[in-house]
Amino acid sequence: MQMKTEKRRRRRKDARPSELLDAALAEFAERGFGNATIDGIARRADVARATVYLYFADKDALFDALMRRRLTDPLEQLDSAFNSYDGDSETLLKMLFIKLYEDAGDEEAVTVLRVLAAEGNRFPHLVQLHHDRVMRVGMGYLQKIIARGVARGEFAAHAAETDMRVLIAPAIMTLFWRMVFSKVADIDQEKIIEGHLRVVLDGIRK
Amino acid sequence: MQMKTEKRRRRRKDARPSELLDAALAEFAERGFGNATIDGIARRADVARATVYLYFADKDALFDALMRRRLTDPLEQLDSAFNSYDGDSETLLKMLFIKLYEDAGDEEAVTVLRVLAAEGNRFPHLVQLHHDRVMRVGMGYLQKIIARGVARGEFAAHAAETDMRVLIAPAIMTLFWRMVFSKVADIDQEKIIEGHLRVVLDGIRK
Amino acid sequence: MQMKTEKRRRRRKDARPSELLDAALAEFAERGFGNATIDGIARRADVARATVYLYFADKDALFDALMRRRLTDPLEQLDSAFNSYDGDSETLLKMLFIKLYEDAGDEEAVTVLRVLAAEGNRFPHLVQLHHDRVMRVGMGYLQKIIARGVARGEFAAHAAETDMRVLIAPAIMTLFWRMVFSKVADIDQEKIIEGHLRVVLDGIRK
Amino acid sequence: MQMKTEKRRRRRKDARPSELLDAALAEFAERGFGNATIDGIARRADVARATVYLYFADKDALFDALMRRRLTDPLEQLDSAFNSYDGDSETLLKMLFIKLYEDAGDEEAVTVLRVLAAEGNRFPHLVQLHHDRVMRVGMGYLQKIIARGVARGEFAAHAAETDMRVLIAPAIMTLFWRMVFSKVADIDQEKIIEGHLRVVLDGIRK
DNA sequence: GATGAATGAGTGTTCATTCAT
DNA sequence: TATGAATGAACACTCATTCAT
Repeated sequence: MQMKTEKRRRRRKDARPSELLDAALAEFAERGFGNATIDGIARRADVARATVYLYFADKDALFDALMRRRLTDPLEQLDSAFNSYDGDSETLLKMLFIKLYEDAGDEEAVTVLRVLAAEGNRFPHLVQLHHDRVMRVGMGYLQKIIARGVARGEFAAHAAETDMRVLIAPAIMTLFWRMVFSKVADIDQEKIIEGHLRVVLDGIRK
Repeated sequence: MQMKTEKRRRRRKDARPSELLDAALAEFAERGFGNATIDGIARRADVARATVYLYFADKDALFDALMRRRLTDPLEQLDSAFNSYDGDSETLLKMLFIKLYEDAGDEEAVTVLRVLAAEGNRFPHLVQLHHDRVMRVGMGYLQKIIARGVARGEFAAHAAETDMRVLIAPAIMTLFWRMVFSKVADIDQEKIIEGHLRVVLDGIRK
Repeated sequence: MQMKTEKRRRRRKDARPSELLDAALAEFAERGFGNATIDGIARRADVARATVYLYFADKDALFDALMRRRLTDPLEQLDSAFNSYDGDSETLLKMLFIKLYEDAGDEEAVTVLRVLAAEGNRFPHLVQLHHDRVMRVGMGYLQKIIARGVARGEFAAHAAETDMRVLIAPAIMTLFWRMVFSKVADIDQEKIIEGHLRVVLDGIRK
Repeated sequence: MQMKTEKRRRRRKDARPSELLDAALAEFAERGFGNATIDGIARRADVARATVYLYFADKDALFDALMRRRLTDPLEQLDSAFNSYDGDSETLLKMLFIKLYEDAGDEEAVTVLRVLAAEGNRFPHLVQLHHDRVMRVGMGYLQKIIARGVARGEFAAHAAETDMRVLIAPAIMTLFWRMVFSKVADIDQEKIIEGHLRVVLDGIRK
């Protein structure tokens, strides 16, 4: 019993913020940012309402932290893989796409974007942040791979001139589809990714 | 003068619902559905708050009506054009895309989707409606054109097997991009549509 | 009955602000500004809490309005009396004192000052206002009368050199006494004013 | 080093209550009793919030102790001086006044009175206490001196019949002025005391 | 004795909605 | 039809106070 108390206490201090963010995520996912209540979040985390304020200044700060938690570990891990890889660019492209769709399949990513869509006017800095740290990064990688492919004579030159957002569009669309229509018409991600690869590769392959 | 007042009154009376929807749209666009207030809408429409309730049961009804207003006049007009058209399918595809991007460029479409994303859980019927009347319709046209192209030997057979959402993705992505990032990194619609057409056509052309 | 409703309605719009201020005054007097609740004020005025916000932006605004209501009708009325008066300055002084003590005896004045004392740091502009419109005005009149008395040879020259606050002190002290000690040791205002006049006149009379 | 820590600890332990009272005083002075927070006091004393409760039962107790600390050392020291003094009563009066104004110039006295004014209804016993131990004592001395002066033929008989509060008013007024207006219009204490003495002496001197 | 963590109770404020005129 | 006035229900946020260590 003592152990339990101690464990619980330890869990508190260290894990609380993360637990609260999980709770906030669930609450935001279910009700949206605007309709989410601190009380709902507290209940999900099984703490008193005031406890939330011990760790986060206000409701906005919860979302801010939630977003930043995601951002700390983006797709940068890919970098080394890319740099060291020696084979054909098509494989690289596939790797990137798989990574992208992993993200698009994540409920957390969808929720964050939903809040950003809904309350973007109130969080311009977070919109900017998300753009810079997620969208731009993803497209940067894509661009690198395309450039590499063009340089190696694998892809047609015009590929590099296309707006990267076009080439990445099905992934973004998947995210968006989940934001709105997941309950109405689910998306078969496998099929999408397969189609995406085929179309893009067919479109840019030399 | 009296006549004028009367006329204005009559005109207003008739136009009220529509005026209120315009006001609601503006309010939703600026503040999101959750942060929108009936008071804000009323002020924009230059009527008293209670007047709104003369025409709409509640805030939800305003959004419901707003959505339905858009839906009354979808891309059905294209139908006859398609059916009577006799030339190559590529041109048809271009026509469809142009129409689609017209929509994606419309602030109203963006706002409606934003609300749907944010409050979708509270409006499942509207999500369904939007899916059925907009997304599905759009993709239906696309499918028809692709099928026609395949039948006429213009497009590769695999085109018809691709998930239509992949082929339409850049358009949806544009919508989505505007929902979130328009203020941070604007989108050059002309370039997107051009890239979209090229990639898709390159990818499916026989 | 209809009349009653109408009357009540009329009373609403016109009298509400003033009624609310009365209620606020009572609440502030009994519990101090900090401990006063909007709910308490609303209850005293027999309206719903939200109704208060129809007329006053927030709690601070209530106090602001309360103060300004007092200030609209200060002792300026005395001015004409002073200017037209032709007799001895002692009588004028008595008139001023009587007026001052009238004020000091007013519960509202005491309450306002109590709030100013307690929350002065949060309302520096109101402190300034009260000083300029009440304290300074009162002392201005006193100074005028003293100057007149000196000019007419009624008062000793040194009277004009005394800090007016000294000559007016018993009046201010009465106010202050009521702010703190009224329940513990009441003040006999008649006796104070009598003593005040005697001491001051004995002290400055030529 | 350990010794030092221990010493500091011991010293702190003993001094804690007093340090906390100092902190409370500062907090009350700056924000008023109502807006003061235990947290603010703890921070000023550089201890944890809960530590405050080791020494004081609650917020009220802090103020109670603060007041009583002042009261332990009132102007009783004057007593012997008065009793042994043999010269003219005017000098005695001057001595008393100087002592009184010393008090009126003390920030602590001002703060205590401010709280008493603001929260007097919640601390009737402290109001009583302050009255009995400060106001009444001060006026007692005054009365004694006046009586002495009258008996010795220095002061007019009517002086003893005046309400002592009138004769002491400028001192009280100074206190009060500081409670409210110090930031708006400072008071020149030297001038006040000088005027006070002159007026009172002129008024009661035989 | 000291403290970090937690919380219950309370309060100001907002807003959708109703209603009498 | 139109509206000014009113309100009930929520909700974010604060803070004095408690407690296990």
